[in-house]
Amino acid sequence: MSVSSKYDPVVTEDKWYKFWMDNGFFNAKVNPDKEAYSIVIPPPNVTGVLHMGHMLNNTIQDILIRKARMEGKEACWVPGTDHASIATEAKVVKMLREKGIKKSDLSREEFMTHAWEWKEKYGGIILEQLKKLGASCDWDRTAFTMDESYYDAVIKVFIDLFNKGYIYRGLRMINWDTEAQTALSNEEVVYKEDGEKATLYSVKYQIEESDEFVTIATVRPETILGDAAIAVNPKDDRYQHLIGKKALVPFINRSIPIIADSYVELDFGTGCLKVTPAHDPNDYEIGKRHNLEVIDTINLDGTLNEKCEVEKFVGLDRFKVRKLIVKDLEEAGQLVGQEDFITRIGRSERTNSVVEPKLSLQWFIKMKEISKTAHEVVMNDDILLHPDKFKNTYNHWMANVRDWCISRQLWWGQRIPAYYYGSEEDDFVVADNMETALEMAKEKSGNSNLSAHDLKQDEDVLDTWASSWLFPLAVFDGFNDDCFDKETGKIIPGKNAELDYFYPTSTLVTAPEILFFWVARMVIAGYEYTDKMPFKNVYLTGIVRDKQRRKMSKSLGNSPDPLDLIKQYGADGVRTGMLFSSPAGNDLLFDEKLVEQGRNFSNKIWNAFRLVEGWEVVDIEQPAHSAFAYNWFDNYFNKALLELEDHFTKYRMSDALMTVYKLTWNYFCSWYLEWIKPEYGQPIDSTTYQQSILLFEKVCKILHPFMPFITEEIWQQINERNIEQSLIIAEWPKAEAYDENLLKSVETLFEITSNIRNTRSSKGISPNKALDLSIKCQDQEPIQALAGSIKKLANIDNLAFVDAKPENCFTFVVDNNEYYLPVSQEIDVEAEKAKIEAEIKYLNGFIKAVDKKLSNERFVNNAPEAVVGLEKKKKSDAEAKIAALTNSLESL
RNA sequence: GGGCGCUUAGCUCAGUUGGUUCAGAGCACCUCGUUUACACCGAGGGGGUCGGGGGUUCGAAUCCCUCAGCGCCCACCA
Repeated sequence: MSVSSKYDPVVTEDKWYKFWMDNGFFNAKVNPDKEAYSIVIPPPNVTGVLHMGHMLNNTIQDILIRKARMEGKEACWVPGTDHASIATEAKVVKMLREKGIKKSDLSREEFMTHAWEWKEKYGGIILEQLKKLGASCDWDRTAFTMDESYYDAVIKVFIDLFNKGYIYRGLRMINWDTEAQTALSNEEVVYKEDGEKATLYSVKYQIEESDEFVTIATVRPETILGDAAIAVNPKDDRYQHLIGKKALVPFINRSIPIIADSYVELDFGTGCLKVTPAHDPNDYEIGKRHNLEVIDTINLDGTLNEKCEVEKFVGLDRFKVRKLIVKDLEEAGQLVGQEDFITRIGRSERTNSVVEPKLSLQWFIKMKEISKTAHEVVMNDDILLHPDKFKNTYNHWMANVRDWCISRQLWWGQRIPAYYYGSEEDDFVVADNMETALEMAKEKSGNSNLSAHDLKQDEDVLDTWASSWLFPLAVFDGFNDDCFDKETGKIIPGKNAELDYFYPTSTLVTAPEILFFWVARMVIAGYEYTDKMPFKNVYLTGIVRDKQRRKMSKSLGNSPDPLDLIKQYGADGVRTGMLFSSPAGNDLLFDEKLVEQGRNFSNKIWNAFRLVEGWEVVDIEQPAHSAFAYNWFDNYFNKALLELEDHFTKYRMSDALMTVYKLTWNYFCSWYLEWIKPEYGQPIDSTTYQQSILLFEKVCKILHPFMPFITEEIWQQINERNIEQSLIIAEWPKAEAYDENLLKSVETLFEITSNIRNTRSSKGISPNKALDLSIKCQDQEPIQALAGSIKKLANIDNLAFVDAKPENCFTFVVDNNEYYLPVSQEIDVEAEKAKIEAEIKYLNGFIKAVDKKLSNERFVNNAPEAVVGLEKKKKSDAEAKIAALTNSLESL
């Protein structure tokens, strides 16, 4: 045989990917004759590289889309990338710094030029990598969240939501990165796992017009100068007499009230809390409750400003001030203690600098009302989450949804379309261009003399999620001027054929980590703009971890390079390897052994192909056992197909793969092919050959979504094909009814075969040595039908029906019939006896247990008739088997 | 601190409304085998009483309570 016994993926994969691309099989278009099936990719960061999480995620999407394509649907998988404003800008800034260019020396326009250059050069590498995996995306549709039309869509939506009253500008306590000088979302703030060491200082404040002091504890003494109150718990007996009095801020002797607020813990520290509304989120809330002054003493760069009222601190960094102030407090005798303290300190994910809580004017989307429908549709299963345990998590978040801060102090992103014309907080207008803005500003201000020079556009850009939440709409150009009605803020049906056809999309496959950031928000946007869901099903993958359950990460270096894996094991091997152990929503413990198993599976399929392909085909009569085998596998295939479809509808991808895996390896290769395989050197009859090709093709079809490359290779070799007959667009088999009785009788055949093999194995009889088989049974007919197959599968020479046990033979019982294997060797009668006696003993115990049930009146009276009947049958079956065994025991 | 979930063979997981021999699968492991597609293989085999305890029931891996361990989400003590 000329073909290698090892399957080599390298030679086939690029060939078939190019073939599929060249023939446009991945492209989808509006086609009223077909049902649409669409998926939008969770757009990876444009500067990202493929990691194991992407591999899993995109393998699943590709399986779904390929299956849909074969089912005759118009399968559309839209790829794309996300501009990832913070991550990308950080990378560009770093690149510039390495070149000796500081961001602060560049104008906005200059910086953007550099950023676009960077994007053109490095962006989209990840999409090229996806091709190696076999991803059958419609590449002509590749979207980018900063594309011109996408950018427009984001701006339109901002203006629309502003006009609808959902967007407002407000003071909020945000996480401020003093180094990058930007607000950070909570997700961008990281905490060291075990906390960080800090010092907890105890400081005493004098009570006004008294020589009494009150002691508070703080880790941030530099914020003392911004204090607006001292708070105690209203139930705290120790301080009742102080409530309502005033205390003096050290050094500056500003008088601040002592208030009661239940936020204060009785048993933490001294029970007294200094309240600094400008620099702590909780304090800010307390401040709001008690109408306290907000004294913002820290500048954007982390230095103190004149509001601190201590001249020597102004302009110094907050951490320097901390040291100085501690010294001063000590000298003033107001520092009454300090101790080491482990606390969680928020740091910027990008710059690692300590995050300052800061009050700042930011843009927000009011979430409560706009998210109502999105909440309901998941709760009432209009949109299905897989697995559904995430419904709880979703519910919890949506029920407690907070307003979404959408402004980011960055340049790389969609610039907020707000224009300021005055110094008051409300002196701005929102418009998509300067001309309109000017008109609006003139009207709003009543000043018709305003000119473009008086208008200043907001410097901030929008949060990346505020663009990616439109993905399923924007990739089909849902906000173009023809279909998006600015008056109503709705996308009008019938004006955008692509959107009407492909939206709502079918399934979204993504990670649970972004259930809220992305998934929930897409649902919100979907209902806001189309009154429709963006997708029907959401499949949530797990996190890919290493064997020790550690998250795969660059810093740990525990993530294999996906492209290396593909090179080594083949894309098909990697795809199946990833899927062998990844139930939805469960973490995937990646082990290279899994990918090895995937490769082995490829090899197994390849060798089955080599076997079939190597046969010499002649026009002779088909043996009965081959016809029987064909009939059986065809029926079994339908049973497996039904199981497969069930797994697919429930999004059990691992189980689906396992069904196909076992069908192929155990049933097609181990049983079917061994069954019909001609004797060595013998040709095969043409009927069996044709039938086997047919079955192999069916197996290839259902394997194809999982293993596209090897199956297309075999498909194209096993028969002459033209382009339209390629496997990628071949018709998915339809599950048909199967003959349960046939499958059952073959189960018996397999059991007999196993018994014979087992006897050989345990008695040291070679599988090559043909044996004779005698059978003693009531009804010969059903076994007669299996005779030829038994001979073939178990290497039996002569098969005879007998009335009594022959001399010198091994015995086994299947379905109460006795089977004898006469051998020339000496039989160890005692060992045989012991074996049978053990079996009888087990059965007697079994009957005893069943009898116990049946003699229990309450069981017989309460259990359903069917259950009682089954118990009775179990008993009679066991009794019959004992009879058969006893019989053979006696004849020993 | 609040909420949710998990605990079944060495490992990763199935187990639908409590009831067929229901205790399963894949991998790993053990034995035998260089057979004629494949040693990236074949044939055979061992292995768990379903985290512990209690309860409901004729009957519990499956329902309830409780204890222990683990994980996730949200909030977060100055």
